[in-house]
Amino acid sequence: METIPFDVMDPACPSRVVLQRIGDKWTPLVFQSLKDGPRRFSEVRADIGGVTPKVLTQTLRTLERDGLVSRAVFAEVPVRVEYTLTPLGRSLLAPLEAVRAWAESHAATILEAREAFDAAD
Amino acid sequence: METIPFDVMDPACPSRVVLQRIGDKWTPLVFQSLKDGPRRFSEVRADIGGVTPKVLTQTLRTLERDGLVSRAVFAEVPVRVEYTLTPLGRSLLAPLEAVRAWAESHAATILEAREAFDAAD
DNA sequence: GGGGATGGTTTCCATGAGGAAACTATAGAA
DNA sequence: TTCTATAGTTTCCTCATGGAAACCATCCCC
Repeated sequence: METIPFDVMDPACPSRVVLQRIGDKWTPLVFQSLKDGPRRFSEVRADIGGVTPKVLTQTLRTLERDGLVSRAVFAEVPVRVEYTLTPLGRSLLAPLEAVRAWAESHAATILEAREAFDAAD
Repeated sequence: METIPFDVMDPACPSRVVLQRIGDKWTPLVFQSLKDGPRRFSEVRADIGGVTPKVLTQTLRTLERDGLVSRAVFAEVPVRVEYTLTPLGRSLLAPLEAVRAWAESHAATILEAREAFDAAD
């Protein structure tokens, strides 16, 4: 077993860029939408409340460029475009799912902590 | 077991805000720095390459407000300030660690995918 | 009273991420 | 030829994030 020559604590390390991509505003939600299989653009858009088409396209293109999502165009009428997690993308599913689950299950506690903090002088 | 009334796919749900806080630029790195125990401001700053004091303060304050980190001031000379993960914060450690480990171990693959994507017309 | 150490704060600024709204492309159906 | 549907693109704009640099507060020591 070699050690991995990547370290997120190093500002020059590419893994830090990768980490930030993972944590961007829409990526975890796209993964959540695609977790059960291929999904069309308009379906992903509907799954994720509040995302505009421009930003969704940007997000999907970036994920495609990074090899996490694949894009398939079907020459039907009207055209059908399916987005699917690649094997690499699926390997990220479990970590992201853990973070998402944590956020949902602890959101209430955090809201309470904020109120307590803001109430204190 | 009740179902959790929070859903990151709902744009009005507070859990989405929580998810985005977790995924912000410096939060995962602060967690990485604090994972083994209390740490001073200057130590955290040194651990995380490239963070400015202003931004580090902002990040730590936010984490403190959210109940994830506690701040202890010791009236020594010079003053000593220690930041520690709270139990709530420690419960987030495993999910964040999984994401960080994924980023480090797959960074090389992603860089390759990008080159391949950019090389294609 | 000057210096050094820690832990910040303050000001100012540039960049870019993201959003709103309108528009485009394709192609069959009516 | 107009309509519909999907899947975007384009333009413009705003706002927040983050960074650089300088400054501040405390307290002891010399």
